[in-house]
Amino acid sequence: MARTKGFDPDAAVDAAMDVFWSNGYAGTTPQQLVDALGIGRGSLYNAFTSKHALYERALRRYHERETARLIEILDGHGPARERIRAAVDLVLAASLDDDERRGCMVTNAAVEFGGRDEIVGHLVRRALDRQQAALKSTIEEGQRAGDIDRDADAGALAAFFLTTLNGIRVLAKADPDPARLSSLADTALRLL
Amino acid sequence: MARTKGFDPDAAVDAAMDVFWSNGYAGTTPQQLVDALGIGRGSLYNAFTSKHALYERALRRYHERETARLIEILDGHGPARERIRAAVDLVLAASLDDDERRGCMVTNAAVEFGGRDEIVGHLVRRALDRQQAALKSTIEEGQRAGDIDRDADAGALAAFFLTTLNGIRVLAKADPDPARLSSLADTALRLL
DNA sequence: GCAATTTTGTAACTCTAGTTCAAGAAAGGT
DNA sequence: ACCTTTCTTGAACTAGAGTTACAAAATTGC
Repeated sequence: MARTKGFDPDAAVDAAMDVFWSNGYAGTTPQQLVDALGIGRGSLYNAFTSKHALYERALRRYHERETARLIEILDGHGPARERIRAAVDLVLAASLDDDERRGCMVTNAAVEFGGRDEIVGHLVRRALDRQQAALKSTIEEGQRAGDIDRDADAGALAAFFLTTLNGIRVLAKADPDPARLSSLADTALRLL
Repeated sequence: MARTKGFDPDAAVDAAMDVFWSNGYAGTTPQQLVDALGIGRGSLYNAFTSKHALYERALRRYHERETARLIEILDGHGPARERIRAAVDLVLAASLDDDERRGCMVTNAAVEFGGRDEIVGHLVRRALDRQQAALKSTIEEGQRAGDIDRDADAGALAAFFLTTLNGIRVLAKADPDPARLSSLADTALRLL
């Protein structure tokens, strides 16, 4: 009944994600997208409507893909504090193994857009809330299991670790110095 | 011998700082600068050479002006832990009293440029290093005075608080919710 | 194979970014 | 008063952003 797309939209969103992740929203041009996705301008706009709409999809994709790894670790098994440590270590490792210094795309989006974009703001909040919720339930599990202080405020601790993770992303962007970053996990974990 | 400038360059840099602070580098247009500085395009480029050069001056100005307030608190008198608390509270208060959600311009610069701009990178590192150094010496003072554990690693704690401050800026940009942010100082301070 | 429909590639278009330039205006030294 | 220098204004310029338009091509159901 109709011609089928000559490219894989999912793969295209992945490619767009990479470009936006590296250059930010304002820093990305249609030409870069065309080059990276390997499709013509016409197909780009036909399939994705606008740069902004594509960015939204890319950010969603990032959230699904990258945040999922964090959540997976937090929702895993083993002592809660070790899971939290593994989560911090994951971010630390990602920050150090990031030659391009793209950081976390959610953090980048939060900083680039601030409160100036309802849609992006919503996506960012969802992503952060999801992380904080995973942290919180891991902490609560630890409290039930007895390896984390039962009197601690799990919500406050979760917000705090979320802050730490984002702080690490910022620091690593400015100065990806292993010596500076490596102690952060140990220090933060002392709170548990 | 020569005509004198019809505007105050210092005031112009201040105005430029505001624009860049609100919109980021890529998000700022020459027209916005012209409007905000109240001078013609010609004067702008005659006085400041380029958008990038003006941004550098604006970022330096920010560092001199805003970071100074942090340092001032840290270098003040009184028990070290109270100074650290005051510093965290300052950032928290700044984040909550920020309707535009511009956050910290140094944090924003770190995230926007990552490793892609030597000059900006250098400025950002200087600003962060300065903050970390102030944190460190405050902590060391507290250790000498006895109100902070002498066995703690002051450098690691300083890096950690720097991370926390930047994390707060990011969180506040995404969701300036007092309930979420207000507990962060208490939680972080528990490390001392 | 035909109709219907969608994709594709390319050109085109508008608008603005980022910068430069030319011509005149102010200031100071002499 | 003049000369030099620097500043100012505003137009002008190039390049590219972001998007749309269109004609040709491809696909599928029938």
